Amino acid sequence: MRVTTRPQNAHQTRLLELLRDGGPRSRAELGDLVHMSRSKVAVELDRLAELGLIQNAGLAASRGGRRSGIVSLSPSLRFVGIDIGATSIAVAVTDGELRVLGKLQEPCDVRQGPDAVLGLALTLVAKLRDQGLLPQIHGVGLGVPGPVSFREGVPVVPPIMPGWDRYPVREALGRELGCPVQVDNDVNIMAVGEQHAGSARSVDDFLFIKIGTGIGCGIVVDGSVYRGASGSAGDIGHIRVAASGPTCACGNVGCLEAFFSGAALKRHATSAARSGQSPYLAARLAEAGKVRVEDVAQAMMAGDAAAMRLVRAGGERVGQVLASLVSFFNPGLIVLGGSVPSLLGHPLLAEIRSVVYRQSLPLATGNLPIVLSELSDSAGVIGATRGISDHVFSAP
Amino acid sequence: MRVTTRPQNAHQTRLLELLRDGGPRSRAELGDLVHMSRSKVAVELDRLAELGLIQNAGLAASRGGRRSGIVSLSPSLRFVGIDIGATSIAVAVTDGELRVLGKLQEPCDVRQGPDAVLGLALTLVAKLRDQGLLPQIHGVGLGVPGPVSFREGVPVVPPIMPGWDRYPVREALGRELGCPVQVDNDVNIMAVGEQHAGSARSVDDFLFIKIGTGIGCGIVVDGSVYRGASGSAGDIGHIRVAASGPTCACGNVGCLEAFFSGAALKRHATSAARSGQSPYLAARLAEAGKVRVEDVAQAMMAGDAAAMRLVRAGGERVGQVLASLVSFFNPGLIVLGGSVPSLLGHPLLAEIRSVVYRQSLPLATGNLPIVLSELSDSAGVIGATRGISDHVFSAP
DNA sequence: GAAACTTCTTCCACTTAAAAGCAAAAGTGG
DNA sequence: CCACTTTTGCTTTTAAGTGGAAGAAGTTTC
Repeated sequence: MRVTTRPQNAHQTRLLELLRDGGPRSRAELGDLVHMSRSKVAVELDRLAELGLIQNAGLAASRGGRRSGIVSLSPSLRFVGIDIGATSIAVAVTDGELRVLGKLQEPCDVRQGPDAVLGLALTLVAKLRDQGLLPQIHGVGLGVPGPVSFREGVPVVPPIMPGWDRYPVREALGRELGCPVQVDNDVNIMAVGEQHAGSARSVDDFLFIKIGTGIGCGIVVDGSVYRGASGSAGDIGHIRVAASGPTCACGNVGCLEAFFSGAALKRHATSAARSGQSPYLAARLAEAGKVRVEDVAQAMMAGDAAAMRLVRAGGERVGQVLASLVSFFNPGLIVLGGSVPSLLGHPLLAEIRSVVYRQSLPLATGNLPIVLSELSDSAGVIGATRGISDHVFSAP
Repeated sequence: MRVTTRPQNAHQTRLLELLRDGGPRSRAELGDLVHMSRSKVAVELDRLAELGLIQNAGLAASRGGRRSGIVSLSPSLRFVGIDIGATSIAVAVTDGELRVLGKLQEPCDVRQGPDAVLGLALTLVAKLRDQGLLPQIHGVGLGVPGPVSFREGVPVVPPIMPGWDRYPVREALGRELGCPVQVDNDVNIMAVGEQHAGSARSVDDFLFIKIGTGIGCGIVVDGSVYRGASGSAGDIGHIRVAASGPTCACGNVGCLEAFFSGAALKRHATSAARSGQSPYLAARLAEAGKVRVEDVAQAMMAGDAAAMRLVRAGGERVGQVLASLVSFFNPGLIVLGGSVPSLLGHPLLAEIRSVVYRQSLPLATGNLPIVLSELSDSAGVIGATRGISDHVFSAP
């Protein structure tokens, strides 16, 4: 049963957004917030109730007179967020207020191609449905690790996603699940997640830096994601930071991503283990046959000098690029997310901060917080549902 | 006599903008363009005529029936654009359609402070008034070479403008001239100028790079200027492009501006002349006692290898920074303006293009024109009038 | 040169959206 | 139980805008 209940005008959109972001509210309060006459609010709320999007939910505490009726989003509203990373996939279900009701996460190589990966996504959705979490689906948001034509809902020449180029992701998923689907870049949806429920609440212009397998950046201008002329804005992993260096997957040399990212860090850590620079990492390598980012974090905590050097050097590279971006973009906030910052934490943050604050002009850095993601690995799925809910709550 | 005739609603704004950007039009055509019923268009046009902002201007050619009445912006509308650069000032008068009716330009050191510089600006305005070009002033747009709090109309900690910090420029000029005044960064107004009447017509997301005494960048997102969280967005002159190098005015080393800008180029050219690397430039130095950017351009034309090397090296530095910005921002167009590109022209452009196209990803560069400014030294004043006309044509 | 057809403008009745006002209902505190 | 508040549904008023009719002004056809 396809659900096609969308509001009919901007007022209704505004009311729905208030209920989504602020939770249930009294009718009187809503009237004050949207600057509409109470009669009008009542009319619009009635229509939304008819559409099944909201419902009455008891009475508010008295403000000295008659108690006001509380309205809330319909408790049966469900959004699905799917975050496809380079090496993992996460699927979450939220209610109308975008609270996560259930979440499944699995390793998954995006290079298996769209059929296999989207098939796995559908399997995970089915599992959540079996748990009784999905009486119906009002919308699905999906992030993929590469550039996307947002309008068409298809990936475009994604470097690390062979077989996905122009694959009709939105159409395929929409047909399969019978609901609106929105496809975006994975970094963009993480930025939206932080904006909705994380470190970037109430900031209109900010950058979200994801350091995972690769490096990417979500750009939020005036409260909404900036995608650029061809949908590839924020692709900072391939900014050149040195005249020479390892050859990157993109064919150039000196790319930021080749110096510091999950993949690069593992490589550097492995060679530090092999060369004997780091006894701690060498032990780990001997134990498990490989070195993970977690191992570098623990080595650092244990006081391993080589691990500390790796993190410092990487933080400096990232800091240099961020300093440039700060001069150019003058953001009001920078949020660091993805697996690497979430594992390495404050030592990495400190190094990045020190470089940015030193290299950019005081006017741009004077009031520039640089913080870690608050949502860590939920940012993507939450942002994805936020994106599709914006769509579903807007008038056609 | 203060003129306070602004439209009363968004429809009127839209009509005024159409008349400004498309010239006089028939009433019927306007009706089609704004998607309003003809009756409504007639009502709004009547009100605008009452306000003195538009007037009837004869009849259009017949489209097969009764001839439609043409309306045009009032021919007595006047906007003033003032472009204060680091070392020069330009003042222009335009009519309502932003055609330049008269322009005056003078050398002027911004470091003389606001009283002297704004005094000179007022003198130039008075001269234009004496020429009969200014029956009245409906608005003034002004650009200054430093960061500006757009909302307040004051410069904020501008590095090269001692004495201007938080000087109430908008208030002072508004009092003096009795009309609305808008204060912005000089690079931003040039970007707006190119967008209105130059290379960037009909492009919504682009970068305008100014290389003059310093280097700056105007950022246009979705058709309007992006200023950043504290008004300093686009300050790319102090992006670090090398680990070492000359100390910049900002206190750091390795700034782009210290490697390539009008000032840096003159310095490098002078030393090339002194060291005997360039006989051509040495001759000029001997003649005039100094080397100008024009001399470098001519040396290059004359086949002087040292001059060519200077331009190549500079182009490469700028290209490297632009390549980073292209990866990050994915613009639909880059426009190069300011005195240096306008003098050095295509050889510089070619070098910059080659670096950008080589270093950025194909998706971002695939459809990315990099072009020279079409307006050269008028971009600033035209953009300034465009900015203030947007304000004057909007409802209060 | 008159008739037939187009197109443009103005006027006016009609629809619709939204605000404003009113009175009943529901609640509080003394 | 009563005076006072607050909420809410209902009605009235106001404003904005649409669409059609009719007349004005041109063009084309015969």
